[in-house]
Amino acid sequence: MTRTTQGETCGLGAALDVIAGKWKPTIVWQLHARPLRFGELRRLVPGISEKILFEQLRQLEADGVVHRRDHAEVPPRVEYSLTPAGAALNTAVHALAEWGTRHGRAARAQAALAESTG
Amino acid sequence: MTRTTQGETCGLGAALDVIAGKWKPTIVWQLHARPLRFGELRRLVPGISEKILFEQLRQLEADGVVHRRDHAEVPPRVEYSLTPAGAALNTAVHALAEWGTRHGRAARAQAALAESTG
DNA sequence: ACAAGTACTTACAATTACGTAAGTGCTCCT
DNA sequence: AGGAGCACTTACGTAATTGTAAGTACTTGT
Repeated sequence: MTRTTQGETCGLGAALDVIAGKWKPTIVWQLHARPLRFGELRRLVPGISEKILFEQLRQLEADGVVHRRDHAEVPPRVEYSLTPAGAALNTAVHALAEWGTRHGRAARAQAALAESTG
Repeated sequence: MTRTTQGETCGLGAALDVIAGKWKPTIVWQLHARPLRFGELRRLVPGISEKILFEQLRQLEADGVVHRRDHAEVPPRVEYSLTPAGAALNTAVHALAEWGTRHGRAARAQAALAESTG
């Protein structure tokens, strides 16, 4: 999205640059409990392609949100986990998630339905 | 970004659908204090084109975040303001913004610089 | 020998978001 | 009469993001 050209007054732009990929929130969410291998992550995020998963992991790594640990074994074993910054991001994101549940598109559709139904 | 096809376990996807446009955070931020007219908004968000501003306002309106009040005058006068949901979103977004200031790309670059310089 | 799994990697196509430029009908100002 | 401002609206083009399909080198299981 490359929002960095804008002179955002606060860090919001920077945060959105990090988390606003189509699959990134899901990836971070899956990692919040324990480290996961590439294949596990692929299975836990249904619909994502290997290429995209890999790309977004690289970006999250570059942004200091996930840590990549290569065990240098054969067959390959690589574990992805959240850095402290990643864990903090996961926390910071909870307020947004709650807003989504309460006011987001789906929630509003539900509310409208409830209103019309009775 | 159309994340809605994904079965997000929480409302995060919904929230990001609403706020993740390139200019949307800035727009919402500008509206947090007082209602603004289209032209005011355009001047307060330098770099945005009329088309994009209009599009993103429409989406924010459809998502229940901003309210559009047409005074039905001539020359036209239209005021945009935050709905209660919009105000809540603005609040929810603060945690993210703070994360950005502390851990975001720019902040990390700064930190790295400070480390190498002194 | 052959299929399947590991974690990537490449080339290319499709989709989506964003941007540029111009036009609409109206009124006020000079 | 000419220009500027209001709030849009349209047509079209570019750039970014995501997706599809296949291939790499290696090992394990049948």
